[in-house]
Amino acid sequence: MSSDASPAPAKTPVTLREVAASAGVSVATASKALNGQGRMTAETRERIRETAQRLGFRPNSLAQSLLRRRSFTVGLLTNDTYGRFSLPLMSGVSDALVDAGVSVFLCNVEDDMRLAQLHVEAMLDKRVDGIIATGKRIDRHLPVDLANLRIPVIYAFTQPDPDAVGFVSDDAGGARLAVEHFCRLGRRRIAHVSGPASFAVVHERARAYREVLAEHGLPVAEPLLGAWSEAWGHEAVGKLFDGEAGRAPDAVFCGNDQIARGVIDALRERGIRVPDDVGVIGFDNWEIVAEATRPPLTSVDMNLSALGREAGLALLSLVGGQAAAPGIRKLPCRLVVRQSCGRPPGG
Amino acid sequence: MSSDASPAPAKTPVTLREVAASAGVSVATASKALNGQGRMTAETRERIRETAQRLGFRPNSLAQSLLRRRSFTVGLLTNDTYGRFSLPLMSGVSDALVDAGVSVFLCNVEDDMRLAQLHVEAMLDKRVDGIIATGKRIDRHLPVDLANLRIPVIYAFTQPDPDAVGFVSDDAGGARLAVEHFCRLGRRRIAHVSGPASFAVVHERARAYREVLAEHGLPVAEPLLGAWSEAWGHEAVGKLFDGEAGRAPDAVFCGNDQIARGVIDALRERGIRVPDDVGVIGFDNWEIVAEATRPPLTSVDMNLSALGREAGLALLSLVGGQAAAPGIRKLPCRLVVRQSCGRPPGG
DNA sequence: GCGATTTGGGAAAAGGTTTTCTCAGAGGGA
DNA sequence: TCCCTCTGAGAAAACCTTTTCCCAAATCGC
Repeated sequence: MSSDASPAPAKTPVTLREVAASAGVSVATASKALNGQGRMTAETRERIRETAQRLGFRPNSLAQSLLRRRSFTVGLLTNDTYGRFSLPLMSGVSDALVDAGVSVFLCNVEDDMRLAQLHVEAMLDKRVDGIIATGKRIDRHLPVDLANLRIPVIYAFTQPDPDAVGFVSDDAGGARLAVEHFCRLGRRRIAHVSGPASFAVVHERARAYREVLAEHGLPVAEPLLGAWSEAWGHEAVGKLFDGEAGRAPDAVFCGNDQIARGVIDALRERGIRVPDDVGVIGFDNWEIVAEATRPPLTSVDMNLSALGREAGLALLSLVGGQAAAPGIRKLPCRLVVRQSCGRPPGG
Repeated sequence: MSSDASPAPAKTPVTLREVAASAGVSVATASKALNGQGRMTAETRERIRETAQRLGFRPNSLAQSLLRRRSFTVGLLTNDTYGRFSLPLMSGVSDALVDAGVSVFLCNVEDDMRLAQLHVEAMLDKRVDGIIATGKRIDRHLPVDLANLRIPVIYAFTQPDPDAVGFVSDDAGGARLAVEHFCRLGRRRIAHVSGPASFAVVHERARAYREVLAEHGLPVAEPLLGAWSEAWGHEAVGKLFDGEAGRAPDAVFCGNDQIARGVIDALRERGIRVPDDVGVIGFDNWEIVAEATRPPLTSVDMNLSALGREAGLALLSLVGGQAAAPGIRKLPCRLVVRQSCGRPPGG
């Protein structure tokens, strides 16, 4: 390692001017040498490179940005304070961008218009190259208008403006994965317990649920809508299993992992075995919940980290001047199989 | 593909030069007018202000930063991918800084040295005014050395370098709050179930637990150390309650909310009532868990959001040139009382 | 009425880098 | 010898704002 050449912790960073002086050339030549531009003898270039290395020169991004009109920063707006959805997404975005030298400003705007406006203006003042807007609900807007911003905007996991590019998870596809998995395992009476009717995804998943059942000629029970909570999962089990025994479901597809957790606990309390008597699948693949249920919960993963990556790359390409067709792109979910839905009849 | 999209409205922002031209003054005068500097007639100043307003002028932060050697940005390094601790902390930091016009670069470094180094260099190149380092464990270093960075560094919820300023939660104080609460409620046989011995906080809380019991002349049982999981809470109940009935605890102080959740569930399965027979207190006040237990869980809150605020303000003052004594500052926890520990005998 | 001070405002440098333009000298062809 | 081209490198403008210095006009004291 070359850390023995590490420069003294100089008070001020070393500038190109100092490198040039030390190498006995002009700043113009130094700049061109380090950027591989211009024409000069190979030895001159090498000498300048070595000098820069020895002095620990790093170009001042601020100066570069000012000149290039490109700051290599983007803003990430979110209103997901709790962050269950935001964090994997943010880390996906960050991963996609860090290799391009782009840094991410984190802007937590809650649901506060003033705060959102403040952050957006700070971003614009700092000349971010673009903005990624993300939220905790696919079907809600952030409390700020990003439509006429003169910089590219990508929406991820939140409702995009018309004419903008948005990435969301394919919730219907995710629901299909779950229900088809049950069908493959030979389950016949598949129930669906989900969240509040005010959420768009609830209807999207319910529709897919009905479609798959219809495709397989299985009876469709009306989905039970309630809250995104364990308590509702508990309660729903009462509604599902308090009728005559023959009509009780042998599988429950839940709208999120908390509901699934409530369902599994309630089933156990009733002496109903999971997965032997009833299979359960959740949604979100919130690992800390899914792995704590007994048995561990099979769940649909929305691949939010990948979604973040895609959003990041899309923004990068927009910033680079590529055009992109507006509209919503749905990214596939995946089913993470654990032990709450059993094995196929033959297996 | 390039026909149907509009990536760049390409309206360039209006510059001070344009404002000055439009107002019929020099850029110097315009700058001074807008910043309240210099001397000029009130009328001139007002005219320039109006012109700027009308044109929607916003100063270019990049140019300002270059000149002032102050970028009004800070970097936030974290290795807490999952973010249960990071997010409240981050949002506290962000809140403290946004009003000062300071934006926060989010750097998720996992436990990857290369990634951490990459992010730190990107921050330095972008001339951040300072760095806040945070992690998922108080007793671990981030995978990067921030000691000789020529910019201020504040550590929050992670192990600081010597001679640096660090903020952590007062875990011993938090444990005291819990155990003293039990004492006040008249509980006499208070057990402690906590996480792995490899965590420093486990010992810190256990010490406080012992101290408080001793102060109250109550019997001290050896803390049960295991994992940070529900499953361990379950298991621990077996160890605690399988002995002779008279010696079973009437209160359990748990090292985190997941353990507490496991404890509460296991107690219910045994027919032991919470809080009537046994009180339970958790740690972390992870609301989504604490509110889902039956009954809802009383828990120690580490005030991470406040901790983030303090860290942000401390960094700001360091950046502003104030000196700060190195060392670790412990911020108090608070007890969030729900229903898992009952009411005082008389109440 | 004359020097001294205040007033209102401008010119220019600074901050660090990139890029275009310019230029001196070397070499080649006629 | 003269003209032309090529090579290697420097000067300077540009990006945008802030701040220091400076100057002309106006005002003041006597």
